[in-house]
Amino acid sequence: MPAGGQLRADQDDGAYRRMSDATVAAEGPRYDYRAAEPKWQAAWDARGCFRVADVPTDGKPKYYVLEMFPYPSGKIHMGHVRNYTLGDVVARYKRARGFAVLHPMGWDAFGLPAENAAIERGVHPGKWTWENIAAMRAELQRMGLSLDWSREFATCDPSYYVHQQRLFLDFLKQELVYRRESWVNWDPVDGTVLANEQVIDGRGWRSGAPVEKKQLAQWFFRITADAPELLAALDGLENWPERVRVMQANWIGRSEGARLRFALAAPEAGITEVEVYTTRPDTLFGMSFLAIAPEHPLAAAMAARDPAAAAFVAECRRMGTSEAVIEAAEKRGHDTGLRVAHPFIAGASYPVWIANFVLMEYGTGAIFGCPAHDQRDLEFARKYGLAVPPVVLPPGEDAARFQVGAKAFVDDGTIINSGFLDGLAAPAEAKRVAIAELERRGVGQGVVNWRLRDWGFSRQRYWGCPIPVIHCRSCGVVPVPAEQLPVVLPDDVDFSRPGKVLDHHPTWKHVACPTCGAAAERETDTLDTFVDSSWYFARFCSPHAAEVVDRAAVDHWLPVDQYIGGIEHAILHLLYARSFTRAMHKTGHLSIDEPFAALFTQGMVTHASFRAADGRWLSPDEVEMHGDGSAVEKAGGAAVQVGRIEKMSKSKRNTIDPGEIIDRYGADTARWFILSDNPPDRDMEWTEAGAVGAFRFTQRLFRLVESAPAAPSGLPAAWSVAARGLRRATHRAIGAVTEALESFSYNVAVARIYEFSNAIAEAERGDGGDAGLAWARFEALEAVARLVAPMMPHLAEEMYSRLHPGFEGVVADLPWLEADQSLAAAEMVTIAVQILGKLRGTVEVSPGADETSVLAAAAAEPHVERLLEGKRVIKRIYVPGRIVNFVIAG
RNA sequence: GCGAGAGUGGCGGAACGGUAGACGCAGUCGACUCAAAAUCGACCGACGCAAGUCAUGGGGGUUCGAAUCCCCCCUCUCGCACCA
Repeated sequence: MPAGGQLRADQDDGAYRRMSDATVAAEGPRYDYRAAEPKWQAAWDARGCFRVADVPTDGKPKYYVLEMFPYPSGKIHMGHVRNYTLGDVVARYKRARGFAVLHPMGWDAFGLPAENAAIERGVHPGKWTWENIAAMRAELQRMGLSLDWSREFATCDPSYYVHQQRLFLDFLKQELVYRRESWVNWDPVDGTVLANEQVIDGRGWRSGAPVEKKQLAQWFFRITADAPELLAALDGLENWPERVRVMQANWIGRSEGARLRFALAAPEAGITEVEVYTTRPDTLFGMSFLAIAPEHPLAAAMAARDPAAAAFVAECRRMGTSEAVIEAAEKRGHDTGLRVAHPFIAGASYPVWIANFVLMEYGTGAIFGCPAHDQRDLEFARKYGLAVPPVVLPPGEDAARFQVGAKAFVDDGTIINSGFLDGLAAPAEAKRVAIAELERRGVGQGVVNWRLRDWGFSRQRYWGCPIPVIHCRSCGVVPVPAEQLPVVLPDDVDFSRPGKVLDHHPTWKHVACPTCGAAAERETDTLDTFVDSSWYFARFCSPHAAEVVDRAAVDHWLPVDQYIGGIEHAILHLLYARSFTRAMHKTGHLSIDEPFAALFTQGMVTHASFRAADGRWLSPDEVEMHGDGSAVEKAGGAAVQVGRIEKMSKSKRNTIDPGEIIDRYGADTARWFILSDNPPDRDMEWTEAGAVGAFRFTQRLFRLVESAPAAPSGLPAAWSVAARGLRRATHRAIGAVTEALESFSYNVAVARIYEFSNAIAEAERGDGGDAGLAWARFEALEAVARLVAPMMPHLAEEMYSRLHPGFEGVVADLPWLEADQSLAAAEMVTIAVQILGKLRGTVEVSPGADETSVLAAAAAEPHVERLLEGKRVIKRIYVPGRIVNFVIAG
C-alpha cells in the first residue's frame, strides 16, 4: 500500500567492492552472501517450505501472518523492507513453533500513479503496472522472505476483480451499497475530479485552476449501519495498539446530544425552521447565533436572492472538500439577515450566519453558536462582535463576575443564567433536563449521533475496478447479470483528452439493458482502491477459487493472526476492512466479523537530508560525511548543509534503494540492521554506518562458526566454571530472545544476540583444551545459528550447515529452541543497597538467601555501614533479588 | 483547527515503579601490520583532584524509591474521509 518510487535504476556495486575486496584478501574465510543467499532461497523453494494448502489436513494449528500488500510503484523502498522483514520474523518464528503459517504476498495494483504515468509518459497504466510488479517481485524475492508465492495476485487482474464485482452485486442486493449525490473537488479546466492530494493551496495540481466543490451522483457503502458494532467490537481487539483503537473510536465518534428545530422569524423559500444537532443542549441559554454550512439548503436559498450571500457561498466552494483545510482555515461567515427564535426564551431572536467552519456532512449541517463554551464559536463571535453570554460557571468562580476571555470554558461546572436549568451540574445533569424539556415542548429530542459517514467509493478514474451496473433510461440502475461478469476495463484508451477516460471510449459503455434490451450505458465510475484492499486478506486463503472465496479455506485461515503495516492506515483502511468483513458475513462469504486478530503498526524509515548552498537537494551518495557531522559534496568539495532527518522521499532526494543495499551487503544485513536499529513501532533512521555495522556482524558470526570445535560425541566428564558460565549465557539467550520475539521487541532480541555472541567469543579465547567448554561452545554456536534464523535466515542456514556437515535439512524446518531454566539460573545475585532511595552500594547474595541475612549483609556493606552509623533506621524495604532501601530518621 | 503518538549520552536505543544508559554505531587509546583495511583489547553522560553532585524535553505532584504513575507546558510525527 505505501506509495512512491519509479522504475528501478541501474545498480552500482562499486561501494561493495570498495569495502570488501581488501577484506577477502587479508582475512581468509569469509561469508559470501552472494553465493549463500540464492542457494538457500533455492533450497527453501525446492522443499516447498513455505507453501500451505487452502484447506490443510496436517492437523497443525494455523497462523496467518499478513503484511499490508504493496502498491507496485516499480521499486521496493525501505518502508517495504521494514514491513516485510518484520512480518517474516513473525512467520519464521511461528513456523518454528509448530504452526502451519499462511504468509502470502500480492499487489494493490489499481490507483492514481498508473494514470499519472499514462498522462505524463504515454505508457498504458496496465503495461506500467505489470512491469512494475515484475521488477518488485524480483526485488522482494531477493530478501529471502518466507512467502507462499503460489498465492500471489494483483488486484488489477480481472481474475481478482471479477470477484469484487460479484461482492458489489451481493452487497447491492442486500442494500449495503446505494447511490446518492455527494460533493467532490472539481477542476474546471481539466474537467476532472481531484483527489485531496491533488489540491494544492486550493488549486488543481496540473491546471493551477481554483478548485470548486461540485455535486455528483456516487455509490456509497453503508458503513454507518455498522457504526455501533464497529465501535463496540474495538474492546475485543486486545492485540491491537491502544492508540489505533482510540483513533478509530474517535473517528466513529459516537456522541449523545439533541436534535432541535429553530423556527425562522419569517419563512425563506418555503423553509420555516432550521434543524440543529448539538452535544451541549445544556448550554442553549448561552446561544448568540445560529450558523449553517455553505452547502445547507437555506444557504442555497439565500444565495438565490442575495448576491452577497451568493458570493460568500461561492467563495466557500473554492475551499475544497478536505476537513483539514476547512477547519484550519480562518473562521469566516456571512450574516444572512434572517433570524430564528429560541426554543426556551420567549421573544428572543438570533441572527443566522453562513459559516465556513460548519460541516454539511456532520449532524444536520447547522449549529447553534454558544461562544462562551465552544472554542470555534468563540473565535467566530469575537471576529464578528457577537455576544458571549456565559451559562456554565467553573467551580470556585463567582457567578456575578465570571467572564469568558480568549478561551472558551468547556469543562464541568454549574449552570447559570439559564432559567429552569440554573444550579444543575453541567453538562451531564443539565443535558438530561434540557432534552426532556425539548421533548415536552415538541421541538427536539435526545439522539445519538455518529461522526462516521458512509463511505463514498465511486471514483471518476480509469485504472480501477469497474462498477458492474448499467444505467437504463426506463429500468434505472440494473446490475450486470452474473454470466456477463467480469466487466473488464477496455485496453484501447486515450488519456490525451480531459475528462473521464471510460466516458470517452467509443464503444465500451454502450450496451443493451439486461432487463428491457433498450440501448443503455455502463457505469463509467470505478471503485476506490480501498475496496480492493478491504477483502484481499480473504482472497489470499483460496486465491484460485472459482467463487469469491472458498468457505472451507476462509473458515480455516481467518482471521489474520498477525497483521503488520504502517500507522498511516490506522483509521481508513482498517475500518473499511472491518466493515467489509461484516458485510461479507451478512452475504454469506465469511463466518467472522473481525478480520485482524492482532495488529502491529511500524514506524517510518527516515534519513538525513542534504542541501547544497544553492538550495539543491543532494542524494546521500553525492555527499561525503565527515566524522564531526559536517559534510561536503563529492563533486567539487563544497560544504553541504546537513538537514533534518525525515521520511525518505523523492522530493528531498534522501531515499536509499534497498536493491543497492542488498547488492552491497546482502539481504541478511539489510534485515538485521532494520531490525536492530530501534523499536519497530518507532520511526527509524537509515544510516550507512549502521548498515556497515550490521554487515560486520554477519562476518563475525560466520567467523565464530568457522573456528568452532568439532561436534562433540558425548557429554564431558566435568563442567568448568567457564563452561557453566557459557551454558548459562546460552540458555539465558534462548529465553531472552524468545521473549523479545514474542513481544515484537526485535531490537532487544538483536541486543541479546550481540551479548550472546560476545560471550561465545570470550569463551573461544579462554578455551585451552577444556572439554566441557568445547562442548558448551558447540551448544552455543548451534543455538546462535538457530536464534538468528528468523532475522537472518540465509546466514543461519550457512552457519548450521557448517556445524553439521552431513545435515540434509534446513534450519527453516527445525523447531524452536527451548531454554533449560535450571542452566539459566544465576549462581549469585547483586542487590542494590539504597539509603533514602539513593544508591550507596551493592552486595552479592545467593538467590535463595532469606530477608534477614540479606538485610544484615546490606547493613554490613562498608560504605552503607559508615552512613548508617548513629542514624535511626525507621523502615527497611526489601525487594527480593533487587534492592534494599534503608529509610533513616532526621 | 480537531484526533492520536513520541521525546533518555555525540547518535539509535535498554530498563516487572527498584543499581539509568544493556546492546549497537561513532569516537579515543593500545595490540597486530612496512603501512592501511579488517580483527582483537581498553576507555567512552556532565561537572569534580577526590568524596561526591547533577542528569531521562521543561515545570509541578504522588511514593521509601519515578525514564516509568498524575497535572500543566514545549517540540516533533501521523491521520482528517478521492494518495496508498
